[in-house]
Amino acid sequence: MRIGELAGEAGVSVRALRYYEEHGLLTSVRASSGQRHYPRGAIGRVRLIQQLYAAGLSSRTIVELLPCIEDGEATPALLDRLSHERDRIEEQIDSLVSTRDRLDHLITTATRAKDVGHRCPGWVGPPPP
Amino acid sequence: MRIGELAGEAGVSVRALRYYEEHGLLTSVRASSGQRHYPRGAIGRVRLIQQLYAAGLSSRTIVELLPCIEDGEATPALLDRLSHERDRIEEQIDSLVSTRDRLDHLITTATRAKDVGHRCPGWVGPPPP
DNA sequence: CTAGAACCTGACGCTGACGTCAGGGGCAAG
DNA sequence: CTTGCCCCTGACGTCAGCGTCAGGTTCTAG
Repeated sequence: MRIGELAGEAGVSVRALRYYEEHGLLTSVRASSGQRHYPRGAIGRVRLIQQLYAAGLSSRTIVELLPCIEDGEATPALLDRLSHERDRIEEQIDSLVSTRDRLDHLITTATRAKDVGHRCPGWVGPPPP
Repeated sequence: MRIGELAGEAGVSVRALRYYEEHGLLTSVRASSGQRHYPRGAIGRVRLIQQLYAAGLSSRTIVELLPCIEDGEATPALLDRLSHERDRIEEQIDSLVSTRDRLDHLITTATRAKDVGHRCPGWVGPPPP
């Protein structure tokens, strides 16, 4: 498949795919005309890249870990980095969960306050005029 | 307290605090000399800002939601945005959990493969030479 | 009183993951 | 053949959240 189709299938821009290649995240076979061609499997690879980006990994980190992830080429050092990133993600999850809970509490509290027409005790701020 | 102390207590840089003020996230009382002074409560506010940044909110979004979050000034529109952000965070959590699980699976699999000295069936990639 | 730390206001720099524009080639349909 | 769409390579633009430097003022310890 050519770059436009891959972009459509994977849900990213053509520019992004060229950027990935430029940074060693993705390879392509070039036709004599210079056009890039990709195998079907590239779709999954691009989705994986997106998933790792979404988890806060940089392209430099991803390019180091991808051979380990896709081909199972796991040196001890790579495994170490991998589990390091895993731990980072876990911390991030915990942080997000606590933020979500805080927002949840806020939303239910504010909604109740609005419905019942009073302010929840414990709230900070000046009293209403 | 002055800006340096607040920065230390909240774990951010002085520059960051000035940036927050510049963007309406944080206010200060100015001495006649121009120096900023903050109440104790500013520490919690800065930590909250950091938490929201970590959850992927932009400063523009934060500045809109902060009055609602800190003072309970919740208009229906603000409550709507708030729960919208909450949902976004929840999606982000789900995505991170699936990424973490994928890495977990990878790590245990690769570790076992290394220990036992074989490749896990189902792996993709060329056979070893 | 004085040295040095802390503070001030601009204002430019940086980084990453692309967006976008310019200028030009390739390829199937009518 | 040519129209129109897709593709190519540079190369500059963008945006957020600060870092950093310059040049000057203020506070505090001794």
